[in-house]
Amino acid sequence: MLTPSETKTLKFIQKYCIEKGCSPTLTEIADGIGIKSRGVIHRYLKSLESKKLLSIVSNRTRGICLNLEAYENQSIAPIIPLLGRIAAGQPIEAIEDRNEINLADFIMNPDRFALQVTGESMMDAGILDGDTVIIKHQNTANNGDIVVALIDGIEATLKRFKRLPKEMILLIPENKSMEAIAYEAERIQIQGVVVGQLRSYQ
Amino acid sequence: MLTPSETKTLKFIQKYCIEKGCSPTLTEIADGIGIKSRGVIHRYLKSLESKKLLSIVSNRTRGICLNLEAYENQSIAPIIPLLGRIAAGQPIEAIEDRNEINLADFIMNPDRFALQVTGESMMDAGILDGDTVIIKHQNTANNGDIVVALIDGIEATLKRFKRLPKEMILLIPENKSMEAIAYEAERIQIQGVVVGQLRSYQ
DNA sequence: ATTGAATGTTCTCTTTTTGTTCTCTATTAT
DNA sequence: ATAATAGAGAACAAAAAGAGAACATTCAAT
Repeated sequence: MLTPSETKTLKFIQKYCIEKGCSPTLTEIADGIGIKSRGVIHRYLKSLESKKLLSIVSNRTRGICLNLEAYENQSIAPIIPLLGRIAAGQPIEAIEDRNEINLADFIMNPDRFALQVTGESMMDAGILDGDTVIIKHQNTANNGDIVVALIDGIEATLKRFKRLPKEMILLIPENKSMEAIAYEAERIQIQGVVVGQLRSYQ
Repeated sequence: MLTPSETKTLKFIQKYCIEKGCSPTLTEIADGIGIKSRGVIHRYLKSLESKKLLSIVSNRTRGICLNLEAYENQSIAPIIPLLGRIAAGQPIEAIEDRNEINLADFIMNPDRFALQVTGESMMDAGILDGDTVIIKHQNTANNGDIVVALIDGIEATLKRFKRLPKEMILLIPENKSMEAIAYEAERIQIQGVVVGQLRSYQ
């Protein structure tokens, strides 16, 4: 089990390796996690090495080799490091305020459930065939929400929601080749709104 | 049978372990459940240990080890119900095969990290500005993979990868208004491949 | 090849934090 | 009245965190 300092050290190294393409020096780690002594960092590294999370090539500058496979049984937290932003044509930009993303915060809540999407009707909103959407169970929606709507009690679809005058509701597919359809409000039952979306490329 | 205070203590420890990946100190527990004395917490821990709900490594900071049974009655695992496919023309309630989606399996793995995407270069692949992508750290890629590539050691970008003849590599943006660019292989360093993507609508 | 700076390594030392064991008080239920 | 539960807080030893000095090795520039 890792101490907070060890965790901090390990995450800094991981982040540094990604951004710079090589491992950091002790001084850089010290600066990065706010410590003034290289000796302290060296002690942390030795401890991490004894826990098989990395290996150290003796006396070699930047001689740290991460062993990320061993990280698996160390942490049960649904947390992965958030390294920064990536953009077309720009170096990875560091984010200061949030260094990790907690999946639990992201979508876990009692009133949430997941649905697997089939079809291309929300393609232009970046929701593709095969994606999973996280739905918050509720009966109302605001204009612009992507909702799971039940039409006439039998047909469930994923569409963008818009309330029209005269008790009408417009369900808008996000796909240029499809048409929005307006319904009388009493025919539409909101089952929930999309609060998250995820996709696996594996 | 647990007293209310013991229950409160145990739940705090469970939650802490899940979120932080290591067990809390006595002071942290005390703060967490609104008590000012570490001695009180220690007494609760001793009682919980005698009830086989956890074990304590003596004199070691963060030396609390939860028993597995203590986890079972507690559904804090990163699991949300997966109800089924949408757009299948069925009401949600009618879908029977209640599977579960475990976020840990989905994207949590040792060598993963997250990046926040800026820009529209992968828009047509359903990766939008502001999305988070999950990257598996590796140095190689297959044709068709979406990769984080470092160009000339300084410029990191997210592009689809294709190997060309004569040691050339093509990096393809998924955006109709942008052009693919070919580079000499030695200029490109693969930092990882995209294995997941997620988006929050909150 | 030589030299100087930077880096890794090993120490000792100090301070802070933590676990542990006490005693004391208050409240509640039997 | 007694026992069980709850809490505060003091005291102490051990662990952890950190600073910094000293030295050997490596690296990079001349």
